[in-house]
Amino acid sequence: MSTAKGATTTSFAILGLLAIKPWTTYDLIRQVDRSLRRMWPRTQSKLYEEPKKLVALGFAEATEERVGKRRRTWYAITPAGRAALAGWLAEPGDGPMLEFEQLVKIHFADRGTKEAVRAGLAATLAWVAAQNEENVAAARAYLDGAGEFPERAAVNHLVGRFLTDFYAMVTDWANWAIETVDTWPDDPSRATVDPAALAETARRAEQLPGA
Amino acid sequence: MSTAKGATTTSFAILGLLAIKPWTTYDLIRQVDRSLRRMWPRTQSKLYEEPKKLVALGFAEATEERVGKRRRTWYAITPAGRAALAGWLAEPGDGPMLEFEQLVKIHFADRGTKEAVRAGLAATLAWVAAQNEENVAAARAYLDGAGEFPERAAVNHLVGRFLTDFYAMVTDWANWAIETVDTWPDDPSRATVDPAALAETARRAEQLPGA
DNA sequence: TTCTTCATGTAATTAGTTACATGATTGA
DNA sequence: TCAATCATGTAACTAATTACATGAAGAA
Repeated sequence: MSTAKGATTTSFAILGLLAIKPWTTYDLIRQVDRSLRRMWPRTQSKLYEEPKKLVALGFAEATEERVGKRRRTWYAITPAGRAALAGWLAEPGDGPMLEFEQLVKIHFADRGTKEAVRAGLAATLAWVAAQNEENVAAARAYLDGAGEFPERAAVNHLVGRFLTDFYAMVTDWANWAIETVDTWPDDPSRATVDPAALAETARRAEQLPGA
Repeated sequence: MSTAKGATTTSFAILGLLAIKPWTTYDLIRQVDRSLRRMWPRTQSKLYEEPKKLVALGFAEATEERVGKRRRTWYAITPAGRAALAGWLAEPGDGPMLEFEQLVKIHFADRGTKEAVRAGLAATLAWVAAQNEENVAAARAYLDGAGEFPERAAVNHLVGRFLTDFYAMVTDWANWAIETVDTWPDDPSRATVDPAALAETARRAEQLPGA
């Protein structure tokens, strides 16, 4: 879902950061790593390209600086860029898209071993722990009034709550799944479903919109 | 995270389906739409390509059929394919990767209008409703003993529970966010964060692994 | 002065998407 | 017999990733 020709969601994500303040490409990338990565993951080299596109579209201005022999590029938003950003923000965005390799493996777990499923779920818990470290640090900082961009605390909190709840949900699910798998026979293809657990899942689904 | 050269997660996802039974490309795509799409979304044309790659790798066999003037291709897994699948299943997979455009917009909501945030959150609730329709239908079918591939009910249930809990989490979050935004002044850039709500988020994060 | 880490990028490659095209089947 | 929908694919294009390269600054 994009608006101006050539500007993708990734472009607008970068543009949004430029609306906060000017950045060098390197710092822009570090900032993406601290914030946007959780909801819009992109690799470094992509992030070197996007600002150039913003300049080509007239949404940003580049300023070159010299640091010894090397150049450093600063990017700043233009008035046209602010207008484009506002336009993009006015349209609703796409819903969450999930890509979860471990869940794909679990989906086919009947062709593998029970031990592999357990290990995969343990890896998922470790993944949450890694993500949550930064999450907790950010939350503590804001509580101490030391969060970055304090004027943006309200919007950041909406995002932070989403991520926290997501990590909590993944944790609860993984723990439940480990317990469930522990009741399986050694050969996962012989596992049967617990009717009570299945009914509970159905009950939860029935309470949501779309039921 | 891939094993055999050239085989990606997408390849193994398709291979996993072939391990259940042989499929024509068209039915394979419909099956992806019913199941894998939720955790590994890929477009149709990609799904026409992947089975060919599996054949090239020796993991699948193709059989051509004629339907009038057109050809129809059936794909079936080979013993080498089963071995490769088992190998892939034995390694832990990547953690969940989330791509959520609407959340990016909310992250920059201080540059837009309060009304836009509300509309975006409403769109998110509508998204859940759409996803959950199929979800509920599948859950009901399994409860009636009419789910597809009943021998796979146990693994399917692990996945179904994850998705259901995810939809529930998104719903709860969106409703909370709507309430929160309703307390904002008209200009989102003037919104301040509720300390009690922030403390609650921190409390939740502190209870997770990684805290 | 050498090593390491920070900083700054480009090139080559691959994965994935959008758009297009057309035959078969079924029901009005 | 016409239109709509189901079925089957390819080609052109774009977005994104992996791998590489190297200068600057500070520490040992």
